[in-house]
Order: sequence, then structure tokens, then C-alpha cells
Amino acid sequence: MIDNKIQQAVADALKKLYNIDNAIDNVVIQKTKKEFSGDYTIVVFPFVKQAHKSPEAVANELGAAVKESLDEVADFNVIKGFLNFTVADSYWSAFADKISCDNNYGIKHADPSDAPVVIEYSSPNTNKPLHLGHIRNNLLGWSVSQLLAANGRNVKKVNLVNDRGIHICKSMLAWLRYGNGETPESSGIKGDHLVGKYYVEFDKHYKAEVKQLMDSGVEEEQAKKEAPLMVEAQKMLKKWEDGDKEIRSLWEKMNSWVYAGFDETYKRMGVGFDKIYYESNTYLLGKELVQKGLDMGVLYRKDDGSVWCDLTDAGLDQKLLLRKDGTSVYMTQDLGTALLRQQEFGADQLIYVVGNEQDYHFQVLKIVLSRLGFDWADKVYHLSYGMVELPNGKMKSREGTVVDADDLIDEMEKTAEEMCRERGKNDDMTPEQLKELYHILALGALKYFILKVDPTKTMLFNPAESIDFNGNTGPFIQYTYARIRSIVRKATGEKGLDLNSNAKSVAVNDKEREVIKLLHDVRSTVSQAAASFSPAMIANYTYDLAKAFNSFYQDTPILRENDPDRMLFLVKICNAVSLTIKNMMSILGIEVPERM
RNA sequence: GGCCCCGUAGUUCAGCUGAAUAGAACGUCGGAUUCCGGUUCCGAAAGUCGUGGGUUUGAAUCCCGCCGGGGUCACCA
Repeated sequence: MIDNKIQQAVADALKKLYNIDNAIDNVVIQKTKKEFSGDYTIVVFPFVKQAHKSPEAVANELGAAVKESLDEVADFNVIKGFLNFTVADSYWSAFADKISCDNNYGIKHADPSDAPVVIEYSSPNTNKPLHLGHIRNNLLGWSVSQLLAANGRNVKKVNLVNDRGIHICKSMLAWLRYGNGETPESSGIKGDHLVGKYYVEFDKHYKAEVKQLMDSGVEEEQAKKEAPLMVEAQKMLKKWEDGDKEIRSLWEKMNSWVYAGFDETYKRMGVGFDKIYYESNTYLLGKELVQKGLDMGVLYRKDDGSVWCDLTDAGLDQKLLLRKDGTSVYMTQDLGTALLRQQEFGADQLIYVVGNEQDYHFQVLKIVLSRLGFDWADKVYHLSYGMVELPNGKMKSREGTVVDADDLIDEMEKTAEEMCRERGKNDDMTPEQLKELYHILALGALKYFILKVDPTKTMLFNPAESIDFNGNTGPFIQYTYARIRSIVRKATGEKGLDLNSNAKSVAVNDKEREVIKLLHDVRSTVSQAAASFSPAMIANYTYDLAKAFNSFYQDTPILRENDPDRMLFLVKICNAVSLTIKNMMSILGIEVPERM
């Protein structure tokens, strides 16, 4: 890449002119701001002291030396301490020619023999359907997986289903009490929603019991513990852990409903996994680890039988690892699954896509793992993301203001349909094709809107704004893509252009140059985004590219170009842009339509 | 209260391994247009980068204090 070459050439010149060694790391090369002339800029301030000359003098000397040594550098200019290089048209034009038909441009393929990076995401509870928060999780998890893979990492996507615990018992108990044998088949309700319904049901009755107890003079805290439903649920959990046949079979039945429902939603979202873990299979391993920790003296047992880890010396609190009745908690099972995963995959890195309300949990997890003597504890990385809020306020599951994932997708598809109908330009498409298109647009809008925001930040999701066909949105990029494809089709069809033939070197104007420069940056963008696990970087890059293309297209009469060499060149740019948009969108997990 | 995260145009967000006059989008206002597609393009107005210090040739970016918002400190997961 020419930017690296310039950087190296500057470092060489620094050595030659001023005897400054190993300057390469201090040579910051950046794209020249558009109000100045040039393509790449070097800031010379860091070297003026050692060079004993004014910034302008240093810049001029460096510029001359680099221009001399690199054929691709056509010219340079100096403004204050900024040295701007102009790269020759021939370089840009040859570059565009080279990448114009490369389907994998920007993508680096993984070596399957590398130690994998294992990424866990989704991790649903089986007692309620997926909601907007899960959507952010799933989209991030999938996209980061694609991103790492596009940067040459061997990625394994895993899902850890929280299929056991007191919360599951609550749904089961409520179903037994109030369900009258209702099933997804009998009720027509999607499995995960049905089970979720009984979880809510439990909460309703439980609250009533607590209130009753409190009315009769019991303290709130005690009432919460003593409410008959809660006591019953605790008993059920114990029975479950003891392997009670009846409980287990009910548990299996209700879980199977939930899984069927989840699968449907995953499919709609376009996410998937290489392996699914179930906590019911792994939590015992966690208990063994706790025993090991006790033997090692890293953990301790309280008088009531509960097991704890003292983290006060690390500035944290004491953490419970086993309840007094011997049943395991969240941390216990996470210890177990981490070990299992490490053993199975020999992972190079273990990434957990989990909300930032669990930052503390992962801090503790890493410390406990390392105290248990696992040197791979520092391979654990918590990819923490912020909450999703809505224009009308916060989501609270307790207040019933959650946005259900299925409902939201339905809603988005409906909106996409309305907007397409308004335009009325898809009359030639079959109903099936239209349905597919609405789905692609709806999901594109949703995914893009969520992924373009930095994961760590609390974000505001505005459904109406997301599906706008204008501005920094998924549909805008999808539209741009479809339009480019249409141009390329016309050029290769009616005009009979052969994209595989070599383009002659042509003069490159500013708009063309801007687009080619963006294309030129793809690799470095992808590797930077992968290093910081940031699909947002990819999203914003892709938008810039689409916008630059539109601006270029606006005042470049591609299909009316008289010079066949130039027309070929321009269409090659179109093709390269469309391929790159497609690749970048695919990292985001977003499909692009060939026509819309 | 302890610890963690966040605070950038009216709004939603970029920029955060320090560098030129802090960028987009939406909204507002004003223009343009016979490629294929008014779902496009160009321009304008709009910012004490929460606040006060510090480091530096240079700070939205790094460090410290304060203010504001959120999270977390469960025998829930």
C-alpha cells in the first residue's frame, strides 16, 4: 500500500538526512484533509528538534527526498509543519483496475489450523423470549465474528443457553399451577413466548403473595423469601439438581418449546453458532472447580456451608460461589464452562459478548480463574455493550416496556413494505421476491442502526429513523448498492463492456480519486476494526464509501462517456465499490439486494 | 458510599494509539438536475467538545479534581 511506502520512505529519509534512527513509529501518516491539496500527510513536528531546523525546512527536505525515491509520488507541498504528498494518477488508476473484479477485496481468509478465537454471544435464558437488548447482543456477536474472520482469525461462535436455575423453575411452577396443559400447538403461541407468559404469571402471583405477607406484618425481605411460591420454586430447583424424573421431563418439554422459538428468531436475524452449550451440562464442572479451589485454599466455606471467594485484596467484594444448600450460582457455572471451552478449543482468545451490567461479573471471573491456577485467564475478554433505549424511555422488563424481538422485526418489515409501496417501483417483482426484499430492508435498517454505534455506549434506537432511505442508514447503503449493480448491468449488457479486460491508464479527477482512496483503505479499516472489535468502524466506513460514490456518480456521466478507456475505468470503479460494499455489509451481517 | 462506564451542533452519532479551520446524518433554510432511480447532489445556518486545572510545540483525545447521567456492589442469571 502506498501509504505504508511513503511512511517507510520518510523514515528512511529521516535517517539519511538527520541520522534519526527507527523513526518509523513516530511517522504518523494520515489522509490529507480535503481543504488542502494532496493525498497523504506527514506531520513533521516530532522531528524538528532532532533535525535542528524549522518545521518548514524539515518538511521540504523530506518531501524532496521522498519524491526522489518513490515513483508513485508525483508531488508534495508544505504548509506549516505539514508535508502533503500527492500520489500519481497512474497509481490510482492501476489500483482501481487491479481490484475492480476482486470478490474478496478487503477480506483476509482464515487459516483453520490457527488456534481459534472462541466468541460467545446470545446466551439466552429459557424463561423468556428475546427482546431488543438481545438483538444488540446477537448482532454484535455475529458481526464481530464476521469481522474477525475477515481479518484472518479462525473464529468459533458458541452459544451458552441458560437452561437451568431458579428462573426456569418459576416458569415451570407457574405452568403447572395455572397452565391447564397449554402447549404451543394447542394455543398457537410461539414456544418461547408461551414459556415467557408463565414466567410473568409467576411474578404476578408471587408479588401478590409477598404483598399479603407484608400486610400481615412480615418484613419485606422476609416476605420475599417466605412467599410459598418462592419456597416451592427453591424446592423445585433442588429436586432438579437431584435429578427428579418428573421435574426433569417437564423441564425438557418446556425447554424444547423455547428452543424451537429461539431457532426461528435466530434464523430471521440471520445469526448462527458453531456450537451450543447448555448450562445443565456444564454446571457440575463448575462445582468440581469450586472443590478444587477449596482444596487449594483459594476459596473458603462459611459455617452455613456456603462457599465464597475473598476478593477484598483485589479491591472487590466477597463473592458467593456455592449456596448453602450446595446448588450452584451463575459464577459457578461460568467457571465450569470457561474451563470446558478452553479444553475443547485450545483457544487463543475467549470473547464474551455480554451486557455492561455484567462488567463486575467478568472482572471477578477472570480473577477467580487465575487464582484457580489457569494461566489462560487473561485470554478472557468481555466485549461489553451498553443498553438500548427507546425514544419513549427505557426498557424495563418489570414494567412491561420491553420490546419483543419478533414483534420488532414484524414491525420493521411492515414499514419496509409501506415505504416500497409508496415508491411503487417494484411492480415487476413476484410476491416472493417482494417479501424477501422487505425482509432484507427491514433487517438491514435494524442491524445497521444498531451496529453503527460504538458498542460501549448506551444507545437510543429509533425504529422510524433507522428505516429511512436517506442519511446514514442501512437502506441508503442498500439502495446505493442496488443502483450500482444496475449501472454495471447496463454497462456490461447494453454497452458490451468486458470488466475483465485491462483498463488503460487514465487521468483521475478529484471525485474518482476520493472513491479510489476509500477503496484503497479497506484493508487497514478492517484490521483496525477487528483490533478494537468495532463493527461501528465498518459501518461508518461503508457509509462514507456509498456517499463518496453518489457524489462521484452525480457529476460523472458514466454511461454517456465517449472515451471507451474512460468508460471502462469508471465502470470498474463502480464494480469495485459494489463488491466492497457487499463485503463490508456482509461483515455487519447485512444482505444487499441486486435490485430494489 | 466503593468500583466501572458515559457526557461532542436542536436531535442521533463519528472523531479518542495527541496534530491544520472538531465531522456526518436527521431536522431547518436556499439552490442543482435530460446517465437508470428527486431514495440523488451542492450550499447555508447551527458547537464554551459537561466543567476547572495539569502535561505538551500542539488536547475533544492523555492525567487529576468537580458536576451531571447510567450500571454494579443478590444464596437472580
